[in-house]
Formats: sequence, C-alpha cells, structure tokens
Amino acid sequence: MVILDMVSEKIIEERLKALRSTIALHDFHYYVQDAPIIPDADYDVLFRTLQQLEQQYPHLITPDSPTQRVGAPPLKVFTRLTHQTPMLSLTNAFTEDEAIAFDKRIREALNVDQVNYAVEPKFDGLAVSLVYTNGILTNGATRGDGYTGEDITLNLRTIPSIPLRLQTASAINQFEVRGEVVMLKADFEHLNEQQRNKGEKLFVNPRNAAAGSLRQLDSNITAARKLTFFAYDAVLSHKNQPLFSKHSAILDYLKSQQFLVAQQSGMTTGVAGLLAYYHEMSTLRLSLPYEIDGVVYKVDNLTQQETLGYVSRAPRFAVAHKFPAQEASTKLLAIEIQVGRTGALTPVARLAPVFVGGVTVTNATLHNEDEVQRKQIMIGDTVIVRRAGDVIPEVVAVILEQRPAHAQPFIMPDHCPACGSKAARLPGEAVTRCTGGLYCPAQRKQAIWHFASRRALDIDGLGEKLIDQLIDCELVHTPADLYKLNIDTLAGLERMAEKSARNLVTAIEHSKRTTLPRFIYALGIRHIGEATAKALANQTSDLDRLMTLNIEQLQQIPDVGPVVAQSIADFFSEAHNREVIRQLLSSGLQWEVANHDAQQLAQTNSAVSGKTFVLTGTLPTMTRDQAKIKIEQQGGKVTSSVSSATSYVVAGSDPGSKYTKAIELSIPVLDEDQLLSLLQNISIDAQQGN
DNA sequence: TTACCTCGAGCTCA
DNA sequence: CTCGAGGTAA
Repeated sequence: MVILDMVSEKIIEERLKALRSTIALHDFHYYVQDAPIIPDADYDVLFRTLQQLEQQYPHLITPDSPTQRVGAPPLKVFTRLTHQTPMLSLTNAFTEDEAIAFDKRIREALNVDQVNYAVEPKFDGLAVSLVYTNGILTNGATRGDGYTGEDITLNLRTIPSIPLRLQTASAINQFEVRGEVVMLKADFEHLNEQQRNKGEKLFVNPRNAAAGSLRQLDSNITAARKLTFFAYDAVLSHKNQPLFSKHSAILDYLKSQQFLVAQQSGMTTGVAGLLAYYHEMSTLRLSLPYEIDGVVYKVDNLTQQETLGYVSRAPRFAVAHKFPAQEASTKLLAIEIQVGRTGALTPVARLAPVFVGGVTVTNATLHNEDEVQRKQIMIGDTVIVRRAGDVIPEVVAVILEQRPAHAQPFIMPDHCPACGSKAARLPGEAVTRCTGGLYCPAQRKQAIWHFASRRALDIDGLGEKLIDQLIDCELVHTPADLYKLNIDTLAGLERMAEKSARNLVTAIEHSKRTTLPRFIYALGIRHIGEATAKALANQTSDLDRLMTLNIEQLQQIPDVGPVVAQSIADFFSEAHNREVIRQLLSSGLQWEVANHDAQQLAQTNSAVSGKTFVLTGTLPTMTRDQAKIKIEQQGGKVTSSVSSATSYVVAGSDPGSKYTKAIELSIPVLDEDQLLSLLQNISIDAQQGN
C-alpha cells in the first residue's frame, strides 16, 4: 500500500512539474514574447488543472509554481534588504558634448582607437534587483540608497514577466538580475480608465503608477496592476571566474532565461554609433510602449569595464545620456513673496498649472530680485517652464512677443508681506530681508518649525499646519511657549481632539531630554548649523559661559570666524533671546554634560582628530549621519562644503559637485573603506603607497 | 519639487 | 471619509 502511494505520488509530482513548466512557457510567450502560442481558453484549462491538483496535494506545492504568484496576506511593514552588490547609479550626460567626452575618456583610458558599446533605452521606472537562489526567485528589493532597499519580494512575484524560476538552475547557484519595473503606456491608460470608472484618483504618469503599485503592502493589489519587468544586467555574487566576457552575452543569457530584455537594446561602435543610437531613440521615443528618459551606453567588454573601474562607486564604463528637459509654456499669474526663517524674502512664481516632465508644475522659485530682472519677467507674462526628471522646475525665459498690455513689472516689496516691517537689501547682497525678526509671524513659524524639527529637538507630530494655528491663535510666540501648552489649551484647535493633544503634549515632554548641540542648533542662530552647534558645545559644554563670550573669545573656537562670532554675540545680546532660553531651561529642558577630558584624550590620539571632512554621495554600509558621528567621536569635523581647509572628502556613490571640487583643489578623496581604516588609525599614505 | 502610500485620528452623517 | 504627518523615490 505504502509503496503504491509513493509511486502514485511520484507520478502526481511529475505531472505537476510538467504542468508548471508548460504554464511558465506560455507565460513567457504571452508576457515576454508578446505572442501567445495557444488560445487563452486552453491556458485557463491548464492553470485550473494545476490549481485543482495542487488543492488535492497541498504538500506538493512549490514556491515557484505559477499559482503562487498571488495570495499572500498583506505585510505590516516593508523590511529592508541589503544588496549583495551595491546598485550603483549612472553618471548623466545632458549634452552631445558630454557624450563625446565620455567616449574620449574611455578610449584614452583603454588606449584604443575604437570601443564597442552596448546601448539600451533608459527606462523611466523603478530600479529593482531580483535574487535567484538555486534557480528560484527568493528575494526582490528596490534600489533604495543603492546599498539597502525595501524588500518587495511578494510584490515582484506578482509580475508575470518575472520568471519565478530559471531555465538552467545548475550553472549558477546564486544569481542576481537587475532591471526596471515599469508600467507600459497602454496599461497605464487602461488603469486610469478603470480608476476613472470607479471614481478613484487617477495616476499622473506611468512611473508614479508603477511606484505606487510596488509600494502596496498587500501584494494582491499589486497583482491587479499590470507591471512589466525589463532586465538589463546580471550580477554573479560568486567568487568564481566570470561566466561572461561581454555585457551583450549577459543580455543574451538573460533572454535565454526568459527574461524580457528591451528590443531596442543593441550594439554599436564608436562615438558616431552612440550618437546615432541617441537620435534613433529620440525619434522612436513616442512610439515605444514604455516611457524612457534617455539612453544608456556601456562598454561591452567586461574586462575593459573592469579596467575602467569606478569613480567613487559610480561606474566609469557607462553613462546615461538623457533626453533634453521637457519644456512647456504657461502663464505667470503672480509673483508671491516667501519669508524664510532668516527673513529672506524670496520671489516665487505662481503659474497656471502645466503638465511638464510628467508632473503638474504650479510654482517655481525665482531666487531673488536680480534673477527676475535678468530674465525680464513680468506678472502676466507667458513663460517657458522646464523640468527634467528630479530636477526642480525652472522658469527658463519669457516669451516677450506674448506679453499682454496689462503685464505688471515685479517690484521687490520694501516691507515684509507677513508682518509689515521694513525689508532691506544690504549692499553687495542678493537677498532682501525682513527686519522684523521674531516679531514677524512668518519667521516665528519657521523658527518654531526649526526648533521642533528632527535634527533639533525632534518634537513628533508638530507639523506645519499645527504651528500655523498655534502662532495665529497667539498660543505660542517663542519656542519656550511650547512647554506651556497643555491638553486644555490645545483642545479646540482644528484636528486637535483629546487623543492628538495628549500625543503632542507627550512628544513635547519627551523633547525636554536633549543634548547641548541639538539645543544650540534648535535656537536657530544665523550661521549656526549642526556642525557649528557641535563645535560650540564641544568648546564650552556650558551654555551660560557661551552666552557671555565676546567676539574675540568666540573667534578662538575652531570653525568660528568673524561673521559667525558676530552672529552668536548678536543673538545672545538680545534680552528677548536670553529670556526665551531662561524660560526653556526653567521648564525643565536638560542635557547630559559630556565628560570632556575623556573625549579630548581620544581625540588627540586619533588620526582623524583636528581633520575636516566633507561627506558626499551614498556610502555603502552607513548613512552619512553615521559616518559623521564616527568621525566626530574621534575629534574630526564634518562640514558641508569643500574648501582648501578640507582635509578629506569621503565620497560614496552618486557624489555631488563636492567631488569635482575636491579634484580641483586636489584634496584627497576617500571611499568608505579608507575612511574606516583612517578611523582605526591606519595612515592613508601607507594605503595609497605615496 | 512632486507624487504616492500608510497611519492615526478627527470629522460628518446616518 | 478626510486631513496631517512622515517616509520614500526619482
């Protein structure tokens, strides 16, 4: 009997296996090849047969079964997943000249006349990584910061163009596929039509629809959205010898494993080939089934790729050549004045909504008075607005021919629109400032917001709207007034019933335990950011003493020059400010007094102490904040801009202009490993051999 | 900067 | 059902 069961079960198992691979094959033809080879009805029969059989023999269900794409219960939260190999981002080229320069750099570095390139469209979607263990899809994650992303395995499993198992599992036991999840234009239109019929909110563009669908905690909702995965790279996390010698071979392999690879991917030679491809794709752009925002060029030969290596963890062998930013014209309805925390008055263009670069733009900063004059902008003008990807919208120019007769010139107000105080522009400065100080409600609101912000006293739940109300109802004038709030005074405000009021009071209470640097930073003294606040706290650890220092004494503090010293002295000489501090302390604000001597000792002994660091880009294993803490623990300083006073620039992936600046000033650039070594007192010179 | 998801909690109306 | 706050991605 038992033997018979085993035999029949063996047969069932074989049958299940056959059904699964047949269905997977048809999925491939349907979703990847876009050319089904059997009628839908026949497919349904196969699928139902499999479902029924699995229902009968639930213990024979495998995770790679096509029936297992959906049905998991919703998650509570997304957990984070660390990428085995960082997901780097590409450097961008915005002009043909930059593309030409890319090719030139490559040829010179490789010392060859001509280079073979793999070229492909740059999808406008979400980058994800898929990990196959022994041929089975086990993990999928968003790109995140490049090092850790969110675990969206369950959502990715629902995407039909993602194979749940590889065709040839044996070759590689751990295999990572990278690509982009997009929503095809047609599927996007269809989804929005559905949303419209259901009276639900429309998605603004395919990328956001795809992002929104992937962010669902309930993968069943994701499954209902039609998403498509395009593979464009594979990583072997193995230490054994490379299985491929060319990028194009990787793509061929991916195709053989039934991944969808963009049809427009191809090969070309030399810079002429690159530019020809760029033009070809910009012509094809509108007719493609998915959205793209440029093209990608990669050196095809993997050995050459390796030779070229990485610039602070962005590959030197590849570049994204972006299409020009999209532009649209619209009416400039008004120029409003925004009052910043320091009283800076910034003109902001209010625009008639225009859809440009995939989003609706309604306002754009005009920076300052001179900018408005330079561009000859008048209220009522028709202007050209530009937006590219994640770039902040910008008023490019005025269409002078379309200027209406009633167009009004912009005049920088000489009084603050929020409080009526005089506004002044100091000679040599670009900004106009409200002189009202904390008398000005707009500045007061920002002061409170700054005080409560995460990096300052971190009062949870005290958001913008609430601050508006507190100031407008005159419940709060200074940060000290926050600590006088109680459930009764809060009650009656909008969206403030008992529960919210209690939560806020608790959060405020919680903020009383803080640190001196946070407190100094929270005061919002001009020119005092986090770094200087720490320097000050380090110097005195005694607020009372700090308050009495004169300008000369203040300048003795490292990092404090005449401007900063003046600003600090001015702040503390205001009776009003001293009173606020007194009130804050008497309402119970407190911090640990750091043990100075011990710290000082550690600092002088470290290779890092007294050195000034600038962090840029994303580091592989820590956040910039964590790196900052580590450096500061050993007496180093972390600042935000590169100058000749900078000792080291620590660059992660996707570094900003600080990296370029470092090269210009020939300041040593470290990666995370080198920083960590330095923190362990291993000299960089020894590492670099010079 | 914009868009989207999620959560807690308040508001509205039955 | 709607709003505000907080977080993420490009």
